[in-house]
Amino acid sequence: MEIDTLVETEEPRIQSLARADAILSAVMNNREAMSLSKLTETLGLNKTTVFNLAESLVVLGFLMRTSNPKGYKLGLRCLELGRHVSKNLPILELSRPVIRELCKSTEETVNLAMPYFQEVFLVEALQSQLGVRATTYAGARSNYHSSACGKVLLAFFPDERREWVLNNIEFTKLTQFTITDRGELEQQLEDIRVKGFATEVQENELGASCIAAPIFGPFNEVVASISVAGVVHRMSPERVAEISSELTQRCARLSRELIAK
Amino acid sequence: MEIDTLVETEEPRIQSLARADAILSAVMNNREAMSLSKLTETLGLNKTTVFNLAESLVVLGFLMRTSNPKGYKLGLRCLELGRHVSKNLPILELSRPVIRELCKSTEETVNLAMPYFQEVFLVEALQSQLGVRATTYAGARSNYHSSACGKVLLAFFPDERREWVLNNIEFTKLTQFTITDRGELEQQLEDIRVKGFATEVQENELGASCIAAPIFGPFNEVVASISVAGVVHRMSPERVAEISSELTQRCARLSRELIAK
DNA sequence: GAAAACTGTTCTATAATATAAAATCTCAGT
DNA sequence: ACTGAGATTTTATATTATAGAACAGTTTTC
Repeated sequence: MEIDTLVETEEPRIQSLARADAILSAVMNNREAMSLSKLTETLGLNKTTVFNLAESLVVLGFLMRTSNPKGYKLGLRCLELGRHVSKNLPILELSRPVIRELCKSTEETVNLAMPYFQEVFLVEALQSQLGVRATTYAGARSNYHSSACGKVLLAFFPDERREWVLNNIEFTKLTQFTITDRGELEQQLEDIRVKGFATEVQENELGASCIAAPIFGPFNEVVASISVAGVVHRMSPERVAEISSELTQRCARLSRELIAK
Repeated sequence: MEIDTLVETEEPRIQSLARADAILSAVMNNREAMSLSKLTETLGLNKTTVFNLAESLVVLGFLMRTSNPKGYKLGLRCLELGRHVSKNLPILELSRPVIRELCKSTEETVNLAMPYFQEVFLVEALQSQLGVRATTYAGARSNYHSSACGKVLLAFFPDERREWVLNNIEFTKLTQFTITDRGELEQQLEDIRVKGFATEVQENELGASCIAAPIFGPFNEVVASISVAGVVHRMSPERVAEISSELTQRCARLSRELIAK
């Protein structure tokens, strides 16, 4: 079962779905439960419109109502759907043990990332047990241009798709080291294709450094990438060589397993 | 932040949301990716309607298109939302270590359940390592009348809510031991309130037996229940006494922690 | 290898739905 | 008890979702 790589960013055909999704995002991005009036203000829509949509989402289980403070938060239907996805993503099931081993052998934080429109989605994240460590969250998103995971994906995308991403992302400057020039990034991608893995040094966050390798699916297209993320001073050239070697080998094996499915 | 216990089963106000949700359910309930025509047939809606809704869901990330076989499957947006819920449900975070300990000490399968409309939602499930074991899945649903988890929840609901559930569930007969009489169930609930825990012997599945205790939230309302599920022949009266004692103690402590939040 | 049958996609008119304004209700704070 | 902010309900309308028909693209059948 191949997943289509064609990515589009049209507006959804059904307006109310787009709006319902915006409500879910707004609720998600608020630590506290969100009141109707705050939702309305955030979305810039009519009060009744938001009310009707939110109530529907409650009935369907996507939202829950809280009463102290009075408002909405995400509901169990989200969990139900999410659990189903994680159970039915072959890559996830296959790579979980690999991630665990990598985390153990390197003692660093390990992430599994997948393409998600113009961003990179961290499907899984296993934290290093060291006191000083890179901190990432499963379910979070990252940038194509500033993360090792993103750069490997980009490097191994078919040309058309890479083109699309490069045309659609913003080169946000996160640190003084972030690549903000498309040409420069494209040069790096070339290098990544040759080496077979990507690195990132303080481009996403000061103090953090990252190595990532690609995983290929049954049609020889990149479907995901795994990264090892550590503190910059622990990442000597020798250590990078060590880690990248282990990482690329493990990812290559994962690719083979995935293709065999 | 209290979660409202008022449950309603009106139709969603926004039709297209209800339909989109039905699409997600249909896709979820199909092992293979689902084609448009099959979706259309399953839902009994117009082809174009389903197409527009499904395409919108793709744009939003709730669905992905697959091309071999051609169809739809659940997308990463579901994972994103689900991950957020699991990270922000205090009960889940608090009970995870408890579940692990229970699984270790009893060597049986342990579940965390929460109310979900007229069903019980298994938020978390940790499998026993024994060869013969009860098998449950996180993300699955269970029945109020046939599971220990469901029965404890029901027993400790406020009257109005219990009434609502009892009026709205179907007493499906799953095995010859399933309680299908409302009066009989209500009597058992009385007993469960006195004992502080519920048991279930082959009522859900032949060969399986289960013990469950309630967890109370900050407003002294049941918010969840934990169950220990084993093979029926391992569940001697002495063992049930042992397990129920440990279980109720741990759940009581969880309740206290939850109230303190 | 041509035709047929099926599935997916686009177009368009219309009916039906989602929308927004105003009115009403609820409740917390004074 | 009064006030005011927020949450619902009601209602008319405009907009949107809908479904039918026509088209395109694949796969199957003969």
